[in-house]
Parts: sequence; structure tokens; C-alpha cells
Amino acid sequence: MSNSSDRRTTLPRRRDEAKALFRNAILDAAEHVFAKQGFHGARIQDIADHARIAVGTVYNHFEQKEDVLHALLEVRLDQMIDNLRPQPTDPEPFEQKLTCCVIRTLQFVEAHRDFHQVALDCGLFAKGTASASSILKDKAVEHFEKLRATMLALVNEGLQSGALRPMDPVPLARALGGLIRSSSIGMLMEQSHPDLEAEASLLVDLYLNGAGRADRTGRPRDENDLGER
Amino acid sequence: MSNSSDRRTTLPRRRDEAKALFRNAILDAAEHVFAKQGFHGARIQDIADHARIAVGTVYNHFEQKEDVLHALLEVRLDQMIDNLRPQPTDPEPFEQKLTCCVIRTLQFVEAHRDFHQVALDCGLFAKGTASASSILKDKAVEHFEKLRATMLALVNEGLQSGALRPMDPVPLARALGGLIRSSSIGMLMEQSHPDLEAEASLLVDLYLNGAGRADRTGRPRDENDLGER
Amino acid sequence: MSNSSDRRTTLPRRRDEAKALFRNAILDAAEHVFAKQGFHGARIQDIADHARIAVGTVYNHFEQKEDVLHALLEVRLDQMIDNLRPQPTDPEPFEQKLTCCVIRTLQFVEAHRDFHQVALDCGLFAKGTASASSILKDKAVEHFEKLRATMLALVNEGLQSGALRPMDPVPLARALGGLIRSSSIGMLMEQSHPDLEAEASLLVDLYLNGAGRADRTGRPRDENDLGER
Amino acid sequence: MSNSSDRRTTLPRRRDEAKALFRNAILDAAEHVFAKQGFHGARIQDIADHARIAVGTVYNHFEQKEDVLHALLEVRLDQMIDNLRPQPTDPEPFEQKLTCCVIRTLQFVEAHRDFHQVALDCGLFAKGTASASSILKDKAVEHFEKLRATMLALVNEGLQSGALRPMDPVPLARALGGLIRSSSIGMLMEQSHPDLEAEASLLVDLYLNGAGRADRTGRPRDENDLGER
DNA sequence: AATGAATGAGCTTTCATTCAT
DNA sequence: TATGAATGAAAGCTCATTCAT
Repeated sequence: MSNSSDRRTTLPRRRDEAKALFRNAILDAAEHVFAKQGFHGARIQDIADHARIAVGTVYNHFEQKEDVLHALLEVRLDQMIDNLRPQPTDPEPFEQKLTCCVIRTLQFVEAHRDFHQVALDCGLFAKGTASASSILKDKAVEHFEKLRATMLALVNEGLQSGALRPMDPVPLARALGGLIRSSSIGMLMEQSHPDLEAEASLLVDLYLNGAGRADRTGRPRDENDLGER
Repeated sequence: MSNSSDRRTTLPRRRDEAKALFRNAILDAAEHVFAKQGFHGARIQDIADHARIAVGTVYNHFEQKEDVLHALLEVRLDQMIDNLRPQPTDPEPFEQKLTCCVIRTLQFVEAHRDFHQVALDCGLFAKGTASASSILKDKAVEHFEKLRATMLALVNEGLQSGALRPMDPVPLARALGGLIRSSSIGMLMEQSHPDLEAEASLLVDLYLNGAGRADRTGRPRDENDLGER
Repeated sequence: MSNSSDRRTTLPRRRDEAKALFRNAILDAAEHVFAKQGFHGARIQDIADHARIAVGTVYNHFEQKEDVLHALLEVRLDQMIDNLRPQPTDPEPFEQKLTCCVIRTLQFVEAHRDFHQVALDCGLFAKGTASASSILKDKAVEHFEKLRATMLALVNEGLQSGALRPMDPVPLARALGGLIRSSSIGMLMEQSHPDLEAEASLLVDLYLNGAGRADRTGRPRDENDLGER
Repeated sequence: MSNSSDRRTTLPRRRDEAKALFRNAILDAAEHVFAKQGFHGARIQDIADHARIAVGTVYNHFEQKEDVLHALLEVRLDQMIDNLRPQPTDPEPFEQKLTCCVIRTLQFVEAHRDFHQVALDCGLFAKGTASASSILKDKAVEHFEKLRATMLALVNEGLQSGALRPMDPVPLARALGGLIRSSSIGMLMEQSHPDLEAEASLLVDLYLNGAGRADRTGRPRDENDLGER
């Protein structure tokens, strides 16, 4: 076996590895710097410094500053969505399955505080936000929709299993998203690392059962809350 | 009476009026421009153009660009909080009172879309957000806390009235904030002007009663939802 | 007369004067710097330094670096064309009139060595030149055509007066342009300030009578100069 | 004979061939790219792409970007000068010999439009031009002088043969150069491929006999054209 | 020797802020 | 006090050159 054939495959392989190495280093650095300084406050120099590479190298991997942000959000958001999505190993009753999804999601948030900082900053969880939309343009909508779709799928599963009130899934999904976002923000704001499982359980409990007293007499919930207005 | 004494009181009064006129014009222009372009994308020139004044004039009323943002957020946030806070004329049962507060808040959002765009962009409803904190610094926390306190006050009222589950008010407030934020974002994202009262009723319903089916048998909600898992 | 009306006219007038002052200072500085370093070698900083103003000021008067070049070439080329064009005071016989035009043109070259350096560098006298066309684009053609038209007008006058051989004016104009360019380049290359009038006379003499011996016997020029040899 | 001695002579020979192959490929690519984009607008990457080699390879053959230009100009200019120089096979009468030289030169221009674009751009035919001198430095003068010397030699031959007016050869050479340059530029500007022989004949005719009418009575050319003014 | 990614100095351009009128 | 041009620090991006493979 000639090593010329090796060269043809080995060299490119090494190159590809190196390429991925640099790309990831840049994204990691960007995640950190964007989180601390915001997109506009972050200089390419800062990112390069953090990744211990030269400015030009960043531009060998990304056309413009914005593209670094795009790539970062895309990669991490896909990971996040994977966590939010029900897994085969999740227990069946919807409430428990939902709790598992929320736990994983909060764990992901906790593990990727920087990303969440950035994502919030970019209105990734709130679309049309000004500076976000001016940076992300259509991409923001794309990202946002992916997340929304995942949330809707989850809610639809709950509806089909009969665990959720039979109603328009859009507000149901929106409410779930709102609660998760609240908890995430709460976690980001605090230094402490709370008991995520308890946090998730509480969240699911509030989502499913509401904040009101259970024993309010004669509450005619499921029939006509919507209809009567 | 000599007109010199008049001058001393009348002149300043007129001046103050003029001053306020300019100040408000600047803030209105800033609200619009920040909403469309984001804080960083907005140039003082743009704001001045929109207010049909000169750049220098902006600096006669505000020390720096950031101060325009601060002032804008402060003014509007106070208005928003006034709307969120229960009014003497609101009906007593907590659910209805809460609904009134939410309606007013959503109306305010609808009436001040631009402000909300800006506020979201600044993480005003999510504190520690990166670019926000780098612009707003301590002010952001201040603003955020004011809002949080109002929310907490509202929740505490619900607890005292017995309408809310007896539990830590912090997650209760957080959940309410999350739901309101979700609806607000939903409204900003859509062009349509939905039926705000219905939206608010649904929100309060979900908040108080949850998204789960009411008729789950034998649900011992308040005691041990958490404990049993 | 109130001075408020004065203000309205005086202030703008002063401003316009100042504006023109700055603009000219920038063009003068650019002329010098472009001549010494070429367009690409010249940094905006250099031009600003030379004009003893700030970099930003250059951009208050010109959108981009290229526009400085455009403006410079336009202004000077128009002046140059004015010099090349016959004047009412020029003597009538074509040869003398032409000599006057050439003298004025060479004087202009001598007085604006820097501009000529730049113009040559931009292929202003040679159109389609590479870096020129990439900087000047259509403008180069425009400028070039203006000069060519002037040259053609001059030649046509000569044809009508019967002083020039009856033939296609295009090569006649091209030849005249070539001779003037040669002399100009010669002047730019030398430090000495030659006798411009003698230079011009020689140029016109060569143009009209050619470099060949006059006393070639029985020269039947127009018919068959080529055929007989 | 040992093949070690072979290796010493054969191997280098092949290497030299390969080396020359690459070198020429680079120069050809550079000629094209410089012509289209100008020296400053051309990136080494562009040249490498055009030559279908890697950037690094260019640097294995030339120390710096400028050296590519130098080499290109040197090679082509020598070729051009060979064409301008009288050949043993050229007919003797000066006018015809000159015409042959001009025909060859114009043919060369036509065949190497790209080079001419570059050469003009570099002021190769006009020395001291700004960006040219800043790139080419002394080399430009060298190149220019070589061309000038050839032109002077040609003119001197004309003087000795009695075909040219007895006068300072410098302006004679300058005028000839000016006319050739004019025609070259004219050719570059047009898409059409004119009849080069006719073009050359006309050029020589104008050079030798001038643009003036032949039949002007009593023209006292050689004596005192200069003196009388 | 050929390759092509890494490097980083350098440049154009922007825009918050100042200041003379 | 309103004005708007002047200011210059700062940042994104380019590209000649280097160097490990």
C-alpha cells in the first residue's frame, strides 16, 4: 500500500479535524464573549484572544461577525431542542414525561448559561426583537419557529394523551414557553445552582394545575372557560 | 408689580415648558428609532432627525446616548407599572382584579409596542441580559426590581385573599410574569390586534387553573404534588 | 434692519464659505498625497494630516475615498480643458492659435504637476487603464471623453481653416494628444523648468510639419508617401 | 556510466523545466489578473487561482508580490523592445524600416493587450507616475530607460540616414513614442482589431510629414521655426 | 516542492461627543 | 439655547506573507 493514497485521505482528514477544532474554539470563545459583552460590545479581537488565535483566523472560518453568532445559535439551539423533545426512555404519563423534558431543558440552561444569555440577548426566545432582528434577520424567525414547533409538538402530545385541557394548542404552548423562560431567567439571575428537579416539578405543577387554590368550590373549568366570553 | 419679578417666575416657567417639550420629543423619537434599529443600531443623528431637531440639541438635554435610553425606560416602565398595579376601581374578587390588571397591562403593551420592543431588547424583563447589562448596568437591575416588586405585591394580595395556593410568592410571581411576557411577545409578533380582554381572561385562567384537565380524579393538589415524586 | 434676517443669510453664507474652504483644503491635500503615494498608497489619514484636519472631517465632505479622487480629477480636468480650448484673444492663423493652446496647456501641467501625476496614474489620459477603471469606473470614461471632445473640436477648427490635411479628424486628434502627453511626461520627469513656449512651438511644428526632412524633393505627400518607398 | 552522474545533470534539468513551467504559469496568470484588476486590486490568491496552483507556490517562485510584477514587466518589455528594434530583414529606406518597426510594435500590443494594460497602469511608458514609482521604484526608471534608449537608437538611425530633420534627437524620440502610445491606447480602447499595417503607415506618415497641409506656400521649416517666436 | 490555513498589521469607515457660531 | 460641522477613537475586515504538513 502506497502512502500516496494515504496522503490523499489522511491529510484531508487531519485538515478537517483541525478545521473543526478551530471552528469550535471560535464558537466557544464567541459564546463566552457574547454573553459577557453582548454582540455589539464584543470585538472580533476579543473572541480571537479568547480562542487564542489571530483575528484573521476567525475570518477564515466565518465570513462576518454575524455569521459567528448565527452558527453559535444554530448549534446550541439544536442541542437545546433535542433536550426539550421527549426521549424514548421518558416515562409515559404525560406529567412525568413533561417533567423529564423540563428537567433536561433546565439542565441544559444551567450547563450553557452563556448561550442562554446570548439567546435572550438576541431575542431568540422572543423573535422580532429589535437589535436581534437587525442582526439575525430571517434567521431569527427560523430559529424561533423551530423552538415553537417543538413546544407545540409537546403540547399536542399532552392533548392527545388527555392530560391537557382540550383547547387551542397555541396558547398552551405559549404558556409553557413563558414558564420555562421565566425559570431560565431566574436561574441566570441567581448565582446559586438550585435543585433543578424540584424547580422543574414546581414548574410543571404550576403549568398543569395553576396557581389558584384547588378547593375553590364549584369551579366549572373545562367546559366553557373560553366559550363564555 | 414690576415685570422684573414676572420675568423671574414667568420666564423660567416658559423655559421649563419648552424644555419638557424638547425632552419629550427626543424620548418619543428615541422610542421609535430604538424599536426599529435597536440601541446600537440607532444613531443620535437618527433620533435628532426624527425629532426634527439638531444633534447638539439632544446633548443639551441628555449627557449621553445611554441616558436617553435610561430616561425612556424609566418613564415608560413607571407608566406600565401603574397599569399593572391594582386600581381602587377594580372589582374585588382576586381573579377579576387580576384580570383587570392584566387587561390594562396588555393594553399598555399594545399601545406602546415600540417601548416593548425596546424593553425586550434591553432585557428589561429579564435583567442580567448581556448587552442590556452592558448598557444599562445597575439601572437595569433597578428597573427590573421595580417591576418584580409590583408583581410580588400583586401575588401577595392574591395569597392574602386566599385565591392563590399558599406557597413561596417568588415562583408565583415569576410564573405570572412569564405568562404575561409570553402574551406580550405573542402580540408584538403578530400584526393583528387580538381581543385583549379574551387574551387576558385566558391568561388568568391558565395562571390560576393550569393547563391540565380539571377532572383528574382525586387530585390532592396542594399537599404533596411535589412530595410524591 | 433686524439682525435675525441677517442671521438667516449671513450664517449660511459663512457656513458655505467654511465648507468650500474645507473642501478645497482636502482636495489640495489629496492632490499632493495622491501624487506622491498613488491612490492606493495614500491613506485618508495622510490626506487629513496634510490638510491639518481630522479624518472624520474628510468624510463630512466626501462619502468615500474614491469620491475625493473623482472630485479632484473633475475640478482640475475642467480647468485643464479650459486652458486647452481656444480663447477669443488667441491669434487667428491656426498654427499660432494652436501654439497658444499648447502653451497654456503646458503651463497648466507645469503649474499642476501633482495633478498630472495623479491623472496619469489614473489613466485619465488613457481611459480603460486597469486600476484606473476599477477606481473610477464610468467616471474615467466621462472625463476622458470630455478631453477627447475638446481635442477633436480643436482639430476640426484646424481642418475647417484649411491648416490641417483633409482627413479623418480622429487620428489627427489622437496624434495631437499623444504629442502633448509626451511633452507633459517629459516635463514631469525632469526637474528643470524648460522654456515652455519653445517646447510648445517645437511640438506644434512637429505636429504640423512632421519629423521628416522638409526638402525631400518632389514630395507628393498626400497621395502615396507609402507607395514610393 | 553511473547513474549518479546522470542524476546530477538530468534531475536538475527536469527540475529547471518544471520550475520554468510554474514561473511562466504564474506570470501569465499575473498578466491577466493585473490587467483586469490593477496591481493593488489583484490578490495573490487571484493569481494563484488563475494559475491553478496554491498561494504558497507563488511564494516559492517569487519573494513578494512586487517581484511578480517586475518579472512580468521585464520579460514582456524585452520582447516588446525586440519588436521595436529594426531587424536585419527590414527594408532599408528609413521610412519603410520605421513602418516595419511600428507594425511589429502594434502587433505586439495587439497580441499582448493585457501586458499593455498593466504597463500603462504602471506608468511604464511614462516613468515617474505615482503608484508606479511607489511599486516599481528604480526598476521603473530602468525599464523606461531601456525603452527610451531603443527609441533614441531608432531616431538616430533616421537622423544619420538623413530621413529626419537634423535636430535634437530627444524630442524626436519623444514625439515618436507619443504617437505610438496614442495608437496603442486607441487600440486598447476599442474592441475592433483594426488594420494594423494601415494604422502603422498613417502613424509614420503623420510622424514624418506632419498633420499640416503639404502645400502651404513658402514654408521655411527647418531654419527658424523656433527663432521667430 | 506544493499546499492552504494561520497570522496580524493596516486601512477605511462610523459615530458619539464636542464646540464655535 | 439650538445648531451642525469637526473631531478622533474604535472596530470590522482584508490580504501579503509565513509555515507546518
